Amino acid sequence: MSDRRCWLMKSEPDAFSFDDLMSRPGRREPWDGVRNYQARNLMRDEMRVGDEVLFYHSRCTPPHVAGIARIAGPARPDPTQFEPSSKYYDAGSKADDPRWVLVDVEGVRPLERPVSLDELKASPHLEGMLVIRKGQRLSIQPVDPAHYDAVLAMAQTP
DNA sequence: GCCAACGTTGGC
DNA sequence: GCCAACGTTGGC
Repeated sequence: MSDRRCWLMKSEPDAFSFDDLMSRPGRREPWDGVRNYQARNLMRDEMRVGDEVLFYHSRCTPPHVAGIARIAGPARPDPTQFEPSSKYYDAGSKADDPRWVLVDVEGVRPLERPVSLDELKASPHLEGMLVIRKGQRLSIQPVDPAHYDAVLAMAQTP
C-alpha cells in the first residue's frame, strides 16, 4: 500500500481515554477542540478515512500508546467553534468560512499492552519519531508506517 | 506542581 | 517584520 498513512493522536486520559473511545456508541468520537493550525492542516489536508492511528495517552504516568484507532470520517467544521458556551468557542471564526475542523475517530482495539514513552525512546527502530522529541507538543502527528508497525510489534512482546 | 519548549499575540 | 510577553502543552 503505497499511500498508507499513519498518525498519532494525543489525549489526556483524565479528560478522554482510549477506554472512553471504545465505550462510545459505534466506538466513534468527533475529535473536536483542536486549536492548533498545524494539527488542523493535517486533519484537513492529509488525513483520509481509514488512516491508522496510534492513540496516545499524554500527561499521565507514564505517558504511553494505549490503543489503535482509525479515521472514520473526513474533516468537517468543528461545531464547538460556534458555540459561545464552549471552551473551544472562537469568536473570530465565520460560519461561512470556518477556521477549525475535526475528524471522526473510531476505536479499533487496545494494544496487547501499553507501550510507554520510555520504551519508544529506547527503541532502535523509532529514530526520528516525533513523539519522542523533547518539546514536541503537536497533538496530531504523522507517523512513518514503519514506525507504526514497530510500535505494534513492541506491544506484542512482553 | 514545576518549568522547558513552543505557538500566538500585539506593540512598535 | 521583529520580538517580548503571554498562554499552553506535557514530561518530569
